[in-house]
Amino acid sequence: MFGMNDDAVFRALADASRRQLLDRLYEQNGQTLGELCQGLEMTRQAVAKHLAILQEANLVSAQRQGREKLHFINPVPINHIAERWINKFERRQLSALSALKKALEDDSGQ
Amino acid sequence: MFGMNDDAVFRALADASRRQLLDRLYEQNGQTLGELCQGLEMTRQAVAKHLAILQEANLVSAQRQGREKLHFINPVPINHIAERWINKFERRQLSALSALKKALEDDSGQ
DNA sequence: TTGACATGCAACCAAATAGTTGCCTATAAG
DNA sequence: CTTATAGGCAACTATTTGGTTGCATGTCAA
Repeated sequence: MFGMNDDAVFRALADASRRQLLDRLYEQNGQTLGELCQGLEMTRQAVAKHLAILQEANLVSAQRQGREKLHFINPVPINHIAERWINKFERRQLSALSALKKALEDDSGQ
Repeated sequence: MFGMNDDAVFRALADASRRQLLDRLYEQNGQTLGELCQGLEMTRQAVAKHLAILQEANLVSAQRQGREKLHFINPVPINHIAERWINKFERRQLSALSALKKALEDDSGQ
């Protein structure tokens, strides 16, 4: 459908710096490369490479505006692997979880 | 608490062979190294290394039984990153998701 | 137009990764 | 006891990865 390459997404998420960049974009979307560099102990070029990898995985999209480049987070691929892959392993726990919830509600009178 | 090292989990999940091993253990838990090797185009040693990485990330536990070693999947770390990390990015989508679906239905393509 | 600023591009480097081969150890079976 | 089977360990290799430096390009502002 889109660039739904699970492998690229998993590989992109494997690096702590890239997850941090996603966290930052989550806090404030649409940041420039320069802004995303601030406070990180990396060169601008390194950050640019990480952002390129995130873009290849479709986790980030960018658009140039004048001499700046704005970066936007795209949660769709994360949602996709959550649905197609992660939930599968959670399912086993879900039944236990709902039982627990119910037990807590019943017990505390909500 | 446990070996709740998010980074190790993400890195372990980054490799397609390791995800395949998890899939296989999900289908049938408690397999031996030899069983897990079958059908894979890798040496036994390579598979053993992957399993070691999965164990370091606490995604798999193993126990020796006679001359065999049984491997068991542990869904807790996956659940953990789903709760602490992935759901965060999904939350934003929840409201946008229905709108997106509708948009895709109306205007399929881009 | 000139300079400062934001980003792009390419070559290079060290370390990590994924895989191999070769050999050793331990257990089960004949 | 001997042999086949299941796995462990270590050295080595090629490729990928994460990062750097240096320089080029494009755009805004004075």
